[in-house]
Amino acid sequence: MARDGKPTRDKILAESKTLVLENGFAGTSVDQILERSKITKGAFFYHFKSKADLARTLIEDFSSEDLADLDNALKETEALNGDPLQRLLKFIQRYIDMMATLESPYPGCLYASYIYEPSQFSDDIKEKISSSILTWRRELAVMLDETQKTHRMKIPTDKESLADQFTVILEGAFVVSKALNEPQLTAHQLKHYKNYLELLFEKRA
Amino acid sequence: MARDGKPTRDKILAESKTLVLENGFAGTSVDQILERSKITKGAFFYHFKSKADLARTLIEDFSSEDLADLDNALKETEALNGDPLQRLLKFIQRYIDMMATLESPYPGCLYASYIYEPSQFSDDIKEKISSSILTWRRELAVMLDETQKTHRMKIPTDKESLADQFTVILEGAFVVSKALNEPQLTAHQLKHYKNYLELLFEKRA
DNA sequence: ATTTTTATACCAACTAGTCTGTTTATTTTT
DNA sequence: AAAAATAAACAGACTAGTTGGTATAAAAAT
Repeated sequence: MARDGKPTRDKILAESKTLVLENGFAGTSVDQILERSKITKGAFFYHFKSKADLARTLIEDFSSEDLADLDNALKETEALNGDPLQRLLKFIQRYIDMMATLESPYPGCLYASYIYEPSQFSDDIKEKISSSILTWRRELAVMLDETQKTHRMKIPTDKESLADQFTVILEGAFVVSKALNEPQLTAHQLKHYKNYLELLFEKRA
Repeated sequence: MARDGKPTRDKILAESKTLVLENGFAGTSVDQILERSKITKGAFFYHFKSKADLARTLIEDFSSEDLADLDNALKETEALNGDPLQRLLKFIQRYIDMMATLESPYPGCLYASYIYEPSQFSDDIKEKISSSILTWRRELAVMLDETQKTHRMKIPTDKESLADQFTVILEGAFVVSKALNEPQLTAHQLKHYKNYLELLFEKRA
């Protein structure tokens, strides 16, 4: 047996993520990561073959957590209620509650961070981001589709675009919340999305 | 007198803005700017005393254009119609139309670009960003206030938060539109905001 | 009208320092 | 023994910014 490198690796990843959200990826140096992680250069390059390798790992881990959380949210609300509209609203409320507990603005989304310096990243990284966003679109579109079977839309709208609005509002709210230093803004913005869906779908079929 | 430096300065600013949206600010080197602008280092540092000076100029120019466009939009829709709700909807439609003409995703918002590498910028730059966003909040809140006088809200909501949603959706849509490479996404997302307002406000007082 | 002056605009080469990544030898942990 | 980490030196490319000098164009002086 040998000693366990996981704590070191995890520490590097956690500190790197924070630093990237503070400085951008190009604006974050390996030396800064070493300083914050309290490790040495040898340890860093033992765990990651390059800074680009770190970038890939960071986005893969972020995406995994993001999609795992989506899965949890879907399971938590699944068949909880016979009415698909109520399920949808409960799903959104879950994220409102999550965001309402924040005492400082959400540190930011790595997807957006990477999207705002696209030339720094390889195509497979960009595909990971788009495929994650498309998973959200797909899952929410399914819920909207179910809802539409029993609740007529007062204004006909494209379901995928309506599904995207969840992601759009989250991403936009992270930016504005950080810019204004208003932690509660994200929860309030998601509440508008919930309002919109309540108004858009008629109460009964 | 001597030769005119304005074309050179403008070229630097235009190419820099593009590069910053492609690479981030820290990810953009002065040498890259020189290459794209086809000028030399001497010329660059003649016009800008530092790279930070360029950052400040970029955001000031961007903010000026942004707020000037807001002003135009307000004037174009001003008293065009007696009904403040119709004016509000027209205002939003103007931005939908603007975004609908894009053939590739909007290159991105400098506010968001800067917000995602906050440590790179001084406090006065961050204040410029927040004050620009707050101007949008204020102006839209006035329109919402006017609207509320004659149209009851079906779900009571905070006007400033409802005003913020315009900026939130724009910022979020820029991110998602770029990530998915879907130019039309931004227009579609703004349409949802318009739908929301139409559903939220009752047709008459 | 032609020369001289002046301020601006710009260039090319250079400096001092930072960047990622490598190497090598040693030490700690399981 | 094997894996995980330290420590420190190093390379080569790239970084922001500086320097001394030159080109340009218009105004001032002749």
